[in-house]
Amino acid sequence: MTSERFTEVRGHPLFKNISDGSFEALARGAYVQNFPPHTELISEGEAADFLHIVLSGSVELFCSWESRETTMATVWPVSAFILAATIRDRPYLMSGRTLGKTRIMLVPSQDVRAVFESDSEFAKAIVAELANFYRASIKNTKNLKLRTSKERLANYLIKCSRREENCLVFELQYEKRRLASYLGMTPENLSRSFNALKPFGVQVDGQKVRLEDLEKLIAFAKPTDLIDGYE
Amino acid sequence: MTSERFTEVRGHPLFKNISDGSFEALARGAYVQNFPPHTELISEGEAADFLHIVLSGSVELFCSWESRETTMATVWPVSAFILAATIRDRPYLMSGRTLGKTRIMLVPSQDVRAVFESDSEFAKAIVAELANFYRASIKNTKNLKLRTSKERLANYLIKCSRREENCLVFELQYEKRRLASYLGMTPENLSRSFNALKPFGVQVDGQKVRLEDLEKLIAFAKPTDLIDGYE
DNA sequence: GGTGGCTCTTGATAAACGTCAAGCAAGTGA
DNA sequence: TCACTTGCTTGACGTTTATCAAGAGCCACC
Repeated sequence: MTSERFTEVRGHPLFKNISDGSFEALARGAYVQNFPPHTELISEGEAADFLHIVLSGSVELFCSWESRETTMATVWPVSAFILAATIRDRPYLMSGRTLGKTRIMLVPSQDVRAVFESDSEFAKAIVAELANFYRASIKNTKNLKLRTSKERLANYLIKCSRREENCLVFELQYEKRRLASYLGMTPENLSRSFNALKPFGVQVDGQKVRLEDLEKLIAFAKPTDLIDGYE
Repeated sequence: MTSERFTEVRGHPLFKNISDGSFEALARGAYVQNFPPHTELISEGEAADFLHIVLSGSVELFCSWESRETTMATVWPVSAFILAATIRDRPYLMSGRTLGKTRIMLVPSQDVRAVFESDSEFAKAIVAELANFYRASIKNTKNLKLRTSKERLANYLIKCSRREENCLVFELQYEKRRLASYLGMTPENLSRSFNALKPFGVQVDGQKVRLEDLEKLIAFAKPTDLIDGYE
């Protein structure tokens, strides 16, 4: 029975409240594929033929222009990406590549748009998802325009700590060069920024980070929910 | 008859396809207000009590952090702003102030959410609107992260020209200091950037801009729909 | 017809950030 | 085990951008 396929995504906000019929309509044309590390899944400018959902592994969304490249986001399970392009039937604005070995569920865009038309619960879920994405993007812009690179790094580290219940020791989730690009700086500058945060109790060894004086770091970084809060 | 009120917004994408009943439900609690120039309409962090729609004049959306401030966007008639906060019932992420004398239609957020629940055409229109906002925000991030300030200015000027059917003479729509902030630089740097674009045929006198060699400017700016296109 | 306030511009200087080059450490595979 | 690769770091240097200060032009308002 088809409705028992893809149970791992059934709990995702996009699908939680939709009817079994709608879910099956989406599942019918969908399939799961395994990708090796560093595989480019989509390229900016292409037509948005499939909605992508990361089941395991992770995907880096990045953009290029004139031989420059920047990391826009990293997508972890279970999350959909390029929803906006899919629903509007527009070309991708970002490219995506796998980081590690990654399982992706691919749902044909026309099916997504069809169910979106017929199932108002699905439409509502998409509104919530898009509004969250939009707000996250606005926060990202604020972060970029209002803060220096040191401040962005400091706030990023605090965010990492918050995510793990204020744990003061944690591992960076991906390579420093990618982190640098995500934060809008060069790897060299990230390295120097880590050094510049030593007076605020930031200790780095490889991927491992220790925040020895969170108070002091917060006093420097001045995080706010209006930039650093989760949506 | 209430449905004859607010006819000026009936053609807006958000309301074009909704039922008369839905429109009246929105119109019932809505009202129009006139604001003088430089009036702060909303402040970031506040609860999103009303959906705002600019009927005439214009509104600057801006953000602040630690005594720094940056312009995020300018809203022209007829457009809604802070839709995402309204629909998600979250605090505003941006502040808004009138530029000139401005007429605003205010729709109680709870009414927007109620009609959103009951009218699937309205929900669909909101999806389209949010997806466009999101994609515009992604483009803005790409612009900021991938380009220098000179390149951003050059592409902005080309965009202005495009908007007026490739007219080579046009007026800047708002003060240079606001433009500078929007483009992510200081007024001083904007002034110098204009000078730096002289070799590409950019002539500025007050608010008036002349592009004397569009080819050359385009060759420098390298615009692309994936950053500079309208949604 | 000033006078104050504002924006814009320009110059000098400083800070932030990027680029280039070299070297180190860890991991990989023959 | 030994190259070989890859990512990270550091130093030197250059570019980009911000800051501070001063002055010019413009407009509104007495």
